[in-house]
Amino acid sequence: MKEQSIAQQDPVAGLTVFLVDDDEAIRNSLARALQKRDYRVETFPSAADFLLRYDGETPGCLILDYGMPGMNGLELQAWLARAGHDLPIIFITGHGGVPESVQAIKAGALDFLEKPFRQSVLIERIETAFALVAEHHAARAGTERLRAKFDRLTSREMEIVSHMVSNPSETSSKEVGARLGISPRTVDHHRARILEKLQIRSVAELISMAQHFLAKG
Amino acid sequence: MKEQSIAQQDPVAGLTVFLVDDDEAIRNSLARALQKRDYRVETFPSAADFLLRYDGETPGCLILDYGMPGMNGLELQAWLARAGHDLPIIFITGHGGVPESVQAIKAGALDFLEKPFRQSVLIERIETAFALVAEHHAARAGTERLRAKFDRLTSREMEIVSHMVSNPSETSSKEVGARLGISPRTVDHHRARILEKLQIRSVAELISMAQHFLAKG
DNA sequence: ATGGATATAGGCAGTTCTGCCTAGGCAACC
DNA sequence: GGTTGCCTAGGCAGAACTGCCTATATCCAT
Repeated sequence: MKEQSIAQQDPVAGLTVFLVDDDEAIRNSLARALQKRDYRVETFPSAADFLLRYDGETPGCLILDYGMPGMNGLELQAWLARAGHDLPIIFITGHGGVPESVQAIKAGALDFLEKPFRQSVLIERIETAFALVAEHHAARAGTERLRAKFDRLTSREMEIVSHMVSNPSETSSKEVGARLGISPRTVDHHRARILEKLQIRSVAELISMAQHFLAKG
Repeated sequence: MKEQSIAQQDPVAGLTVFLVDDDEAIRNSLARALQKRDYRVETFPSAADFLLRYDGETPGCLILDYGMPGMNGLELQAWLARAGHDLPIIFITGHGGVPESVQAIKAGALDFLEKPFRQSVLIERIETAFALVAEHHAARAGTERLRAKFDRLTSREMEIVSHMVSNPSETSSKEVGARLGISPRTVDHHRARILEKLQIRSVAELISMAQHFLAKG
């Protein structure tokens, strides 16, 4: 059990390096070099090809050639960002200049390496990327657990939660009831259901949970 | 009153452009161009000179030559970051390359412009920087107001707040008292003082405030 | 149409909170 | 030596919360 969870967290074993470059020689040599170090590698000759074949789920990082015919690296980066994907991107480039690198980093790329680069640097960035993915995954998992609980609330219950979070000075049944035009007794009932569904014991904990949830989700 | 506050928020009127470049010709021409557009400009021939003369307070942005003899731009950036200063930095460079620009942006620089650049681009980045400063200033002011309130709490009161925030499921006087080894009645007394000093009316609001405060401050 | 989920609302008893009062012990400061 | 501030703690009354019960109305799905 413990060993299995370690194995799943091992970046080399669990995550994939997606390599997008229009230069077949580079694809092959880089892929071989990474596979020799036990990385799982998938290669793509173009951004369009990556978009076609990437399932949007598999965790990993993207090694992306900046200057490719058709959709270039920056466009693919923007596309992935809009789609809400969470693949750290390491740009590699033959002819990219300062403005391109600046734009890429500003848009969230992890690094921007000029060819030729030392493999040790790339490996290092891949490890950084995988650590990032692990972090995001953990954070995401926490948020998802929260969302699952809040999803079990009815709309009326959510309304009451919203009111309490945005008006924490008016959390008594009397005040909430007045605001929603219902009896304080009914608010009592809803509050009890809310605490029960969220598996908590106090309004203080509700505020705490809801703020964490709203801040992220 | 209203006009004064607008005048203070006006970036051009209220904020300073700090220009650090070892090339006197560039210093003079850029400074003149910016002053013509009503920017307040201060020039420095070296990073060391800037550190000597900058008071650490005046809000504004830093236009920083990357490649200077002595302390270079990147080092000055790191120095300011360590000192906790909040000056957005726009790098300008004659010979900087991709790795330098990447490192600068990663370290938080707003942009990295290669000489020669169009003045319109620089102006645009200055405006972005000033907008950032205004944002940070507003956020800082809010946090400071919070800190001022929390600073009025005694250590025992803070202890109770801390416990309630980190254990929001145990916020009743009975539970807090048991945890601190004091009478529930005394916790009542402290709680009342806390709410009074923070000018709030409920524990829910306390949790909300304290979380915002702890998240930032 | 019958059952299930939801929203509404009340009764009642026990618990907790809140605001008001008092009060002793202790440390710091003038 | 007195004042001030803090921590401690209790009494008391009214308000609010909590958990248990019942109950009606509505809407939706089988």
